[in-house]
Amino acid sequence: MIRLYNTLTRKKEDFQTLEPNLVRMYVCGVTVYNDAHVGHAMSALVFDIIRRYLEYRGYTVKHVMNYTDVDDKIINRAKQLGEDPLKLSQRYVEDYARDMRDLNILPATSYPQVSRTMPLIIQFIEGLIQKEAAYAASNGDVYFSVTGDEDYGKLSGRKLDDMQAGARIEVGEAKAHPMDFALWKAAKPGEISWDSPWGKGRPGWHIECSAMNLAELGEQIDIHGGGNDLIFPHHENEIAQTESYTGKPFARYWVHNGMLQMGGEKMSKSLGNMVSIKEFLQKRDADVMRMLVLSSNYRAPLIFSEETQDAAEKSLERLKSALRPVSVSANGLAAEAAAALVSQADSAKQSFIDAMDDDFNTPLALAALYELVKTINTARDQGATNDQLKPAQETLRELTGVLGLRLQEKQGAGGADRFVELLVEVRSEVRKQKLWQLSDLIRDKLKELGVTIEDSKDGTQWRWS
RNA sequence: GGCGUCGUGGCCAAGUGGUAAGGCAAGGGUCUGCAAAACCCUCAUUCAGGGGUUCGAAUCCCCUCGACGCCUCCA
Repeated sequence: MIRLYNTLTRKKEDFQTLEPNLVRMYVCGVTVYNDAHVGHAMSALVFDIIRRYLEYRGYTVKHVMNYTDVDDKIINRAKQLGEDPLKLSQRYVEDYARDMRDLNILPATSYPQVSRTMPLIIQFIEGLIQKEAAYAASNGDVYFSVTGDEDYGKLSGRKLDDMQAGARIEVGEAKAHPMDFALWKAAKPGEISWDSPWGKGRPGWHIECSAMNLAELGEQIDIHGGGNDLIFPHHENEIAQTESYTGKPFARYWVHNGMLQMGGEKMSKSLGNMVSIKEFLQKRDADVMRMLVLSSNYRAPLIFSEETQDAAEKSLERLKSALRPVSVSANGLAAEAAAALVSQADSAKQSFIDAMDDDFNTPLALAALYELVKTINTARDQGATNDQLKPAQETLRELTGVLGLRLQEKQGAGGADRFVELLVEVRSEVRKQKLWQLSDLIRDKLKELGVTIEDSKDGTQWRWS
């Protein structure tokens, strides 16, 4: 039984889907007006890992991720660049998709966009007005009425009375209650807008997700995810809208990832302390980012530093070490030891599943994998043949694959391998003649060129590093 | 000011009542011409601090200190 932490109840709960074997999962995506950063990568990776694991456990996952392509920031940026806002956002939609692909994140089932959901959004707002959960104001805006929603605040644990509305928010003259939020914003002159019963305008931030959810997944969903900075007001307001509209509980499980931290602060567009996904991938492999995310609980803040990145890289090397073949002179394990290897692989797999079942406890799951690594490496040291090692290695491949790790050995530039082979061969001759200085020189120089050489009794192995 | 999450060895981190997993780093060893890799051994009487509950607490309660997030756009 899978258990997962539900922000709504602040408890771990047994995972039970609305429909057997089907998971409806909606994850709040990004506002597309700039390069995505590693914080976005963290969130995307968390839900990619969850999705992969649910699929591994036999579920079909309908995974919806939206793009906010109509928004103040997009409009402002477009104005700066003298570009059409929808063209600008579309460019970044495609850019984001590339980033996701480069991070080895599985494509979502669908990617709704605000600009393409307009009729449904308007219909949704009309429905809310009919139910008197919302009202059209004199200025052309439409607001959701929080006072009419009895359990408003249940996700974030806030009470209307506690919230110091107006302290930092400009209370619009037209709002009946300071915490009422916009479903529809009247267009300012020259702004991109859509026709509506309330005049030209565009949707507020929260309504889009309610509408797209309804369109893509229906009135009720299993998992609603996003960064924990979205809990309030975004997700709180989504619940308010959708439940007022449908009269049914919206998402069964609210899942939120912790923030990625740079030097003690969260990374965000507004703080300007961000590292883009592209910048990251120029320096490190996609697996490194994923390993970083795996190394701590998804709900906890993730420290993004050179030190933690280095550690993640080392951890990957460790996993890879178990996947390497045996040396040529392996004598083979006794049947008993070979059987033990297989059973240890099985128990590692069970530990892995137990860990992941418990709210996707990836650090614990990794611990199970490290144990398997040690088992495999020990067997290799004791003379296991490749055939004997293979089942355990395949288990390791399977489980790291569930986490989305590729564990690829680095490749050399086209055709370079042949020349490395040649050098290694020559060096072996040199070593036979015990010309150690020369052979060490070759080893050092190759190291500088990214080739690691390892000598053993059975000869020399090399790889790109 | 309010709401929430959290504080475990040099670093990352698991552990929610039964006596501290794992990884990295470090030190020693096996192997090696030397390295590297792999393997073996060592590495927190202690879980921010102080009270309390309990036969027993890192785990529950209270207080203090500290960090972070949200309350305004944010993954």
